[in-house]
Amino acid sequence: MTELVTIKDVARRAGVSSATVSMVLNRVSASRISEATAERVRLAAAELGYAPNLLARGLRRRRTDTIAVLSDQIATTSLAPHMVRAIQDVAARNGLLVFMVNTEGDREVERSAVAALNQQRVDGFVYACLAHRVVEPPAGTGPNVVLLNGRMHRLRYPTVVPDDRGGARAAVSELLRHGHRRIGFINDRRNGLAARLRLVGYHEALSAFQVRFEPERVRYVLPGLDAGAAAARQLVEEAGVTALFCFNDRVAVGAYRGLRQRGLRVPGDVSVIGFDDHEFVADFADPPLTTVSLPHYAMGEWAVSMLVDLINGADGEPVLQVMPCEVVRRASVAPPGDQRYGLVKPP
Amino acid sequence: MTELVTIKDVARRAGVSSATVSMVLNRVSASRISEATAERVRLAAAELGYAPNLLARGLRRRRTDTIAVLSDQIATTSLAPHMVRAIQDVAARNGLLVFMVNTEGDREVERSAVAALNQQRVDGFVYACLAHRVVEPPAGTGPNVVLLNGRMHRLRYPTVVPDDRGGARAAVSELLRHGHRRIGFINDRRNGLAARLRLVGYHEALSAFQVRFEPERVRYVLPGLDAGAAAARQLVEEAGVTALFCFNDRVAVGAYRGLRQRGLRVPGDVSVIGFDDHEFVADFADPPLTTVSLPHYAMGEWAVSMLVDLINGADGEPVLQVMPCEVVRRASVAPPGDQRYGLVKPP
DNA sequence: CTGAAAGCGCTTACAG
DNA sequence: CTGAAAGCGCTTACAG
Repeated sequence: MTELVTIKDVARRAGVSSATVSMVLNRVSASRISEATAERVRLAAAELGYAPNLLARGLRRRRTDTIAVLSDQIATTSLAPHMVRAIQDVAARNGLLVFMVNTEGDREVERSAVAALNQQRVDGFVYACLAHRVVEPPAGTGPNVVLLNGRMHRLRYPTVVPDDRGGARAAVSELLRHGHRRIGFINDRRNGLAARLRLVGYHEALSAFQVRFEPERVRYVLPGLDAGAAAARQLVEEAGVTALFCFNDRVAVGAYRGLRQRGLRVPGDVSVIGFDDHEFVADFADPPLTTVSLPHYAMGEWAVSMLVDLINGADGEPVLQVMPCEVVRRASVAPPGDQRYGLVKPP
Repeated sequence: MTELVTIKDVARRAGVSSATVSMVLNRVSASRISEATAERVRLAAAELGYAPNLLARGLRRRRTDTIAVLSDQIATTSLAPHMVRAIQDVAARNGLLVFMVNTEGDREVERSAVAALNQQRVDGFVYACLAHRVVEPPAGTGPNVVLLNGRMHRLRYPTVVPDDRGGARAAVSELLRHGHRRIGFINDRRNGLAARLRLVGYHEALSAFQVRFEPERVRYVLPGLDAGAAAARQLVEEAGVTALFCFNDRVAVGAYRGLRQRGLRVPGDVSVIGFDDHEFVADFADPPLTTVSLPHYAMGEWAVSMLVDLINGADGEPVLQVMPCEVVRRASVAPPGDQRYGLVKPP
């Protein structure tokens, strides 16, 4: 780095004090500086290629125009790239630089990250989770915090989460509208927030169509390929379902596999809907998987916008923003026993 | 944020000067401070929960213990999560905080990001690319730069890239060892660094086994599902290949599809190898795809370690580190016409 | 062994 | 309309 030019250099060249330079460059309108002087200052600054030292400014202003994203793992998995992208976009648009730290959910790592970030005087925190769940953000963050894809037991910060319940309701309704009545649900046995909410959505859709809820049609698994395959086989054989709503796209791909092992075709024999709209999973499935998209971009956008508002002094009323989850229609849903699909994949 | 405690508060409570506090807390051994005084200072600091303001320290020390990761898109795609994780891990281990900015490859965005990061006085830059390619990092970064998964035309900074050539050679050798001699290669038609290097590896493997290179066995496509499917069909029908080496795992999944459309089974009729070891693509493929892994974690680790060395004054000799790419064996390779596989997926 | 002073590079009242 | 001064919170020679 060549020797950096400071505000003093600019002042000297423009023949004014550094206070004046600061004021014109920061457009402090309260101080009526003559246009001639201002012009001289701007010229000098441009000629010298002056750029203020943000450490000094931050030290003085007590505001750094930086934010921290604390996440359990979102930046290190393939699941939520759009969340990260949205955060970056909105931050850039607001002139904010972002510190990103992954804690892998470790409380101790979290604690020390918060300490370090505070010492850097970040203006605020986004606390982001990979999976929609109940969280307890670490202490010591100060008031400028927004929660992304996680919510506290008792709301304390502005929070944005996906509408898992509505998404599930939409997915199951999609199946019902195609004529299915015996609809299986392969849910997450860890029974987190997402699992519980999606179960509610499943219930709601059924009752809207006046279909009785049959407990044997829901199975709880540790989401994965093999578990999905096994659950799909059981639901078809033991509960006679004609359609499957799956906790996520990976389980759905597992279901595909289980069904194929039984010589059953998707969607000719059994329809399948997933959740997540997981890139390269849902769209790469064969047939391409109808699923429910998680509004990662919209959530990330909302979170940072809200944080910017907080930083700018908005009152931190702990609103809860629930972002809609939409059905993405591809090719894994058809009416039950639809013969048109009998020929798609010759046995 | 409650009123923050400064070094003066600690000094007052310990009955010493702030210089003394600074020295004991920073373990400046040159200054022989009595153990009694030091103990008093440490106690006072602990009691007050003192944590130095890093902006002030950075301003004074001209070193901030922060680094910047400038990437075209690595943090916003699902392709290289391990790269990000490695960066975070090594940074944390070295007490560094990391600014992450995605430029989407836009030169103007890059330029202004570098400016902002310089104003924040970051200690160094990692310039990271999603795909191994030739790059020209932006000017103005200063000397502490390392290149990750991209290399300059004429090496100027320490650089780490994957051994695409060796990876391709290993993949094709794997096929050759299984007895294949007519091996197709579906390459990337954009003909970037990776494509060219993998073609060399393909050549080398063939000649090591004394198999003639037949131009008609390599096809150039825009990597994607449909293109992969079409190329696979053509290579099988027109060039009679019994095995396919694919530019990436997504192309390989496309190839699966093309082969299936022709009633051909993997690996019973045709063996397939991909590249990337793309999570949820290679392992979720049916059958699970044998592929070549990209050493994302190792590359990220190397890059930040090297950057730390540079920051600590190592000479910035522009070494080029080539990280090995290994074959990940799954279930898509078998000897040509292997009948044991005839029954795996009944037609 | 420890303190007083200067200085990192800004911004912000305060004068005039 | 503009400058001199103080101060943000540290660290680093320099004295003694």
